[in-house]
Amino acid sequence: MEHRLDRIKKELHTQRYKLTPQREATVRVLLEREEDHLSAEDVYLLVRDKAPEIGLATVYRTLELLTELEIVDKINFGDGVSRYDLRKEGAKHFHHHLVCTECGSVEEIEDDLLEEVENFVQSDWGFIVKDHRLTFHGICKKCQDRICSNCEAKRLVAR
Amino acid sequence: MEHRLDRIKKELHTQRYKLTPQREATVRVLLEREEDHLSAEDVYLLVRDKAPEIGLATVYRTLELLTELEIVDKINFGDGVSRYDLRKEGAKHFHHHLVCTECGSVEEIEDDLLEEVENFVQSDWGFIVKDHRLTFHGICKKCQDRICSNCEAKRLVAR
DNA sequence: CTGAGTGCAAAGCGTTTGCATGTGC
DNA sequence: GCACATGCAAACGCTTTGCACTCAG
Repeated sequence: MEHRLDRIKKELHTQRYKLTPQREATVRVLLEREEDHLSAEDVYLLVRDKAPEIGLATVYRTLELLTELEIVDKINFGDGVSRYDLRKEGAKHFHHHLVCTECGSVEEIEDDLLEEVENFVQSDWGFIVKDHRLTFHGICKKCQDRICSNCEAKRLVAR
Repeated sequence: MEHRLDRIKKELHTQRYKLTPQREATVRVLLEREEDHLSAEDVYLLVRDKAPEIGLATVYRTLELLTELEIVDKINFGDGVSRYDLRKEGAKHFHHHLVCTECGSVEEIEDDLLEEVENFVQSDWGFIVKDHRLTFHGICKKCQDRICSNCEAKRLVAR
C-alpha cells in the first residue's frame, strides 16, 4: 500500500506536478477503497474526513490529473456519473465489470477475456486497439438467490 | 425501411402508445441515419427539418420511450452525451463499437464476439448476463493512413 | 519568490420536470 | 371527451471554470 503510494508520488514528481496534501489525501482514499467504484462526490466526502478544507473542484481536478497519468481509469456505467477506478499495478489490460441491474453492485473481472477478440478486430478490421471497455449487465449471484429460488436452474439453462 | 417503420408503429400501438407526428418523425430520422450514433441534440436538429415545431423535451421523451421498448439502445462513449442507436432487427445481441480517438468516428461490429466470454462469465462467476457493452478505443484505418505512413507495419506487429 | 495548485462560487451543459395547452383515438 | 402527449421554460445534477489567494519547490 505504502509502496504504491510512493510510486504514485514519484510519478507526480517525475511529471513536474506538485505533491500537495490534497492530492496525497485523494490518492490515499483511492488506495483504501480500491474495490469500490467511487464517484467524484464519493471521493470528495471520504477525502474530507482526512482533509476537511478540501474543495470538490480540487477533487475533480486531481481525478482528471490521475486519469491523464493513467493512474486511474474514468469509467461510466451509464447512470450519469463518472466513476474512478485505480489501475492495477502491472495490469496489461483494463479489467471488466459485472453490473447488477437489481442491486447496483459492481464486480470486477481481472481475467483477460478479450485477447482473441482484440486480435480479431485488429486483423479483420484493421483497427489498432488502444483501450477497451467491457461491461456486462445482469443479475449477480446474491440477487439471484434473493429474488428467485430457481435461478440456479435458470443459470444452467440460460443462453 | 417502410417495413421497419410499420413494425415500430405497430409496436407502439400494441403497447397503447399514441402515434403522434412527432414520434413518427423521430423514428424516421433514426431509420434514415441508422449508421450514425446520434445524440438527442442531433436527433432534435434533424427532426426539426421535418417537423419544425417539435421541442427538445419531446425528443428526449420519445428516445426514452423507444429505449424502454427496446427499439433503440442508449449508449455512452464517455464523452458526456448519450447516443441512441437503432437496434438491428432480429439481432440476438448488441453490436459493438470501434471508437477512433483521432477523428471520433464510430464503426459498428455486428459479429457476435462475446459468446464464449459470456458463457465463461455465466459458468465461472454465476452471473446471469442480460446485456453487454463493448467498445474499443483506438485508431481507425483511415487515420492510420493519414497520420502515420508505417502504420500498416505497426498493425501487423501490434500486440 | 513564483507559478502551479487551491477553495469558492458562478457558470456550463446535457437532461428532466411542472404545467398549461393541444390532440390521437 | 379525455387521457395521453406536447412545447416551453425552469429546474436539476454533475462537472468545469474564473478569480483571488496560498503554498510547494
